[in-house]
Amino acid sequence: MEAPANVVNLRRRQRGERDPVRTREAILETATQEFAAKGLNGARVDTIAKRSRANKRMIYHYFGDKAGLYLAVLEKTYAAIRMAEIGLQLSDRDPVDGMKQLVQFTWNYFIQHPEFLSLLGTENLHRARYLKQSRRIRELHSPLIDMISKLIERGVRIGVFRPDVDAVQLYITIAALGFFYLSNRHTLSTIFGRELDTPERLATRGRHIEEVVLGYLRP
Amino acid sequence: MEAPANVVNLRRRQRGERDPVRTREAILETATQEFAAKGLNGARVDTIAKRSRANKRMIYHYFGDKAGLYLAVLEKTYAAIRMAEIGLQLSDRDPVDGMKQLVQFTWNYFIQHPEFLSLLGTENLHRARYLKQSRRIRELHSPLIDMISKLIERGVRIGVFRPDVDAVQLYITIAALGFFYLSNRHTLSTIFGRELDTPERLATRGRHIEEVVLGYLRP
DNA sequence: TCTGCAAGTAACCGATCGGTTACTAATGCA
DNA sequence: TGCATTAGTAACCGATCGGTTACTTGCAGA
Repeated sequence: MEAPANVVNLRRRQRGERDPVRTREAILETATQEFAAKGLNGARVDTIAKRSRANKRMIYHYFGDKAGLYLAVLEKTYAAIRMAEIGLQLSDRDPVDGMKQLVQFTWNYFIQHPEFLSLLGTENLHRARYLKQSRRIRELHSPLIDMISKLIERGVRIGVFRPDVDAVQLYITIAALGFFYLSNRHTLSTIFGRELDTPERLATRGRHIEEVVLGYLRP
Repeated sequence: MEAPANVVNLRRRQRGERDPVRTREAILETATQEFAAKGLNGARVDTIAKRSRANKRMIYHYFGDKAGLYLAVLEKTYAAIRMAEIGLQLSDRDPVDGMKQLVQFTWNYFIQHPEFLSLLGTENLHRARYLKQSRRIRELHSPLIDMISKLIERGVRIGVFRPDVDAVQLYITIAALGFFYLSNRHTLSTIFGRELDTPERLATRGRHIEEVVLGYLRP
């Protein structure tokens, strides 16, 4: 009995046994965690090798070098959020409802994908040096901008949104409101002396973000 | 002729000549740039020594180790923003004007102090490990929270602000709107294919942030 | 003016870590 | 079935880098 191709084998690989797809996948997944937790400079190739149960040599075999592995992680992470965004189906009745859905989608995606937030921070520390190398990511535009544009247009037409709202600015704003809270929760919670990532506090923040965006958009 | 005490001597120090205040200060300033540019792991002690024209041994003399130097940089940077915040004098007439001033102050401070944004990111990558060690920083609360509370209170009383606004949430929101744009400008500008830090674009973002905050606060 | 201590210098060291060498062996296909 | 290909292993290597050693020297206060 063999597992079908393209499906990752969950059984623990025996010494010497080959499974290139799974090995590559395991390295990539472990590397995502490691780069997200430690940044590009803090991440250790040996740690990734050990935790993914792959030989260090395999990392160089599949990804060339540490930077190549990091770039692969970045591409996978960006591709994942773009895929999720494409899957977002907004209510086509009320633009107010549609905007709420979009805002909550973004907030929930950030909560569920802390590795995306961390890698974004790391990549910016490096002045987007790696992202600039990836034609694939550069061309992977967010569909949210278009969705926001259309929502604004419809909302303005039926008089529920203010005019003269820039879709790109609003896109940045919606991301910003969630990103800052989650990305800086360690320093913020230390200074405020209270946890920020309990389910209640996260829900409270989610409501606030929605109120800010929708409050702003009122005519 | 000697320079008075506590005033940093600008003349280039000669070999062997002593000036402990200036040496310490030069190391701290250079370290701030280095840690902001490269993060804690990417920063190089030798680079800091060379650029500050101090002997590497002096870094260990004054700050113990690399982490001690980083903590000193963090403390200095936090103290600086708190000092600036304390110096902020808001219009005591119109709460709308007061809030605009507070929002623009925050935005301008972030533009003028990119090292603060970067260090904040670095510190959060390290899960606030160093900030937690500093009693000084932990007790250095932002006066902005209080200012926001009072502005909201007055604004609600005279009917220009909506009720039920949480001051801490709004504080986080005001910081978020500026932080995200500036901190992630490298990835954002790569994907949008346009510069984000020209004076015009910065002014546009500043206006947007103000509109979002004041738009939201309307009753 | 003497002197103890802090400030300063240069050379060095050992651990870490990204990357490589040299090799073995499983696998798919001619 | 045999063989080229490529997955996989283990041991190793050299550069980097945080930190130290061993020493010298300027200078404030006795």
